[in-house]
Amino acid sequence: MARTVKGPDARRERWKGHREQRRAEFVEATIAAVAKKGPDVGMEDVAAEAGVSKPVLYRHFTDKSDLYLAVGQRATELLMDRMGPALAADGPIRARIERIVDAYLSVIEENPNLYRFVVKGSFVDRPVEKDVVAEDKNLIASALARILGDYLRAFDMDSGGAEPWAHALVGMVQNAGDWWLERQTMSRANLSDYLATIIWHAVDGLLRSAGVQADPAKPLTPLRLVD
Amino acid sequence: MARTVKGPDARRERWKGHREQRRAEFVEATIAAVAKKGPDVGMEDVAAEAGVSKPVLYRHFTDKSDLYLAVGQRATELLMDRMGPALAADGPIRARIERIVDAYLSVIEENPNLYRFVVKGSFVDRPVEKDVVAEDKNLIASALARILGDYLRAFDMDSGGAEPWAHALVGMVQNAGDWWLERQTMSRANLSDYLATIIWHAVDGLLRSAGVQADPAKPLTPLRLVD
DNA sequence: AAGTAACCGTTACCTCAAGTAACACTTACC
DNA sequence: GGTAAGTGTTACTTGAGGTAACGGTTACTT
Repeated sequence: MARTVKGPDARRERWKGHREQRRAEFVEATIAAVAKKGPDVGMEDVAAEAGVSKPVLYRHFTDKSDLYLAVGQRATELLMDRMGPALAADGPIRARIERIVDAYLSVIEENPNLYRFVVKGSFVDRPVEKDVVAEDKNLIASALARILGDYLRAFDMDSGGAEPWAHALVGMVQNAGDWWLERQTMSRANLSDYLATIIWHAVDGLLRSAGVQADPAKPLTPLRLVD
Repeated sequence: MARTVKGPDARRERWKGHREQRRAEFVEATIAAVAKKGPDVGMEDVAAEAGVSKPVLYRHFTDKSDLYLAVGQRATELLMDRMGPALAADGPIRARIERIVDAYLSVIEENPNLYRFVVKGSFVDRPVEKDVVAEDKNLIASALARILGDYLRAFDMDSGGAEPWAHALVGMVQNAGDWWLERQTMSRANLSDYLATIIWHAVDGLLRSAGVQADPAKPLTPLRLVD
């Protein structure tokens, strides 16, 4: 009875990865169900799509909004996979902006149903507690704010505007993308160009007002980064 | 029995205005209920707030989403009352932009609960059919697009970008406002200024790229309006 | 004056989807 | 053999949206 040090019962560990996998499976099923039956799918539908009955679903998700949250996170992954590189890449500033914007548009273009489900989503009983979309936008906006803030500081400018700027940009691209997705009245490349132009002009104006002359065709680097 | 020409039975007309008034009354009750009990109010709550029972509500609104739609439209009115003048007003371009932005922010600042209810709204069973918020954004964006388009044409520039521009601007202000409303980390005036600066720079940049030199302190008027 | 078309309002019900209880089988660690 | 995890089922409860059926009021119509 000297305790066998082996730690927690191995029977508890046996499933560790399995649960994750199962959740992912159900998330995929939800996405498939949404694609098939529109954004108003119920738990029953999702369960059916996954080939199980409701209680099974509820063993993996506490409730509907938990499931939908997971779907939202999956969507975020898709988005980030595409946007991450674009955000991180260096290069001519104007082209870089356009690439980021286009990355976003390409994702929503490829997954319109998923996108609509998540953003205009039937977050049926979401008591505003967890709003995936808001989370995601904050995530992206924060990343942007950090980048912007760094540049502003590097150019010795007031960095207080970085956050509102970031959120403004995110909202701008999202809403324009939204509109474009519904009535596709122009090519994606065209929209990316328009949006990038707006953003570039805004950035350029900001820099000018601080006496910096930027070249859209060059990477944006301050002459001297702070120390 | 030569028909008494008096047209439709006057008993039918008697209530014409009354129904409108009653609907408005319930819309107000909903807003009040939302203020009191958070955004998750049910029909029962709303009815209670209005001092009646559910069926009465259902005599005036076909269903929940009809009621919420009406609430949304009421919110639009509030918004438009404030933004209309700002949009229509003439004056120095930079100040004008700021005024429009600030008008928007002031409305959401004064009715935060209503705002949240409507936009992040518990549009519980909305089958995407009628989305008030989307409607409203389109409304505003269209107004903007018209203004922008006119200017672009007046300056002999490509006006194809007017619509994406408009939607981009709307999304920008909305999202930044959203963010600001949740964590109020700066004054409204401050945010208005930041946003107006972004927009002004974008506008200015666009004009520059067409060889037009604009003065932020002057009304934006093309030298010669088309014919 | 009697009839009736519109409203006012109620209580008690129906319905449907979210979520749960209870029960039975499987696997692999102890 | 015991048991801790997971597999799965059918059948239930719950709650909010929405409806039925009933009765009362007002004021126009005949």
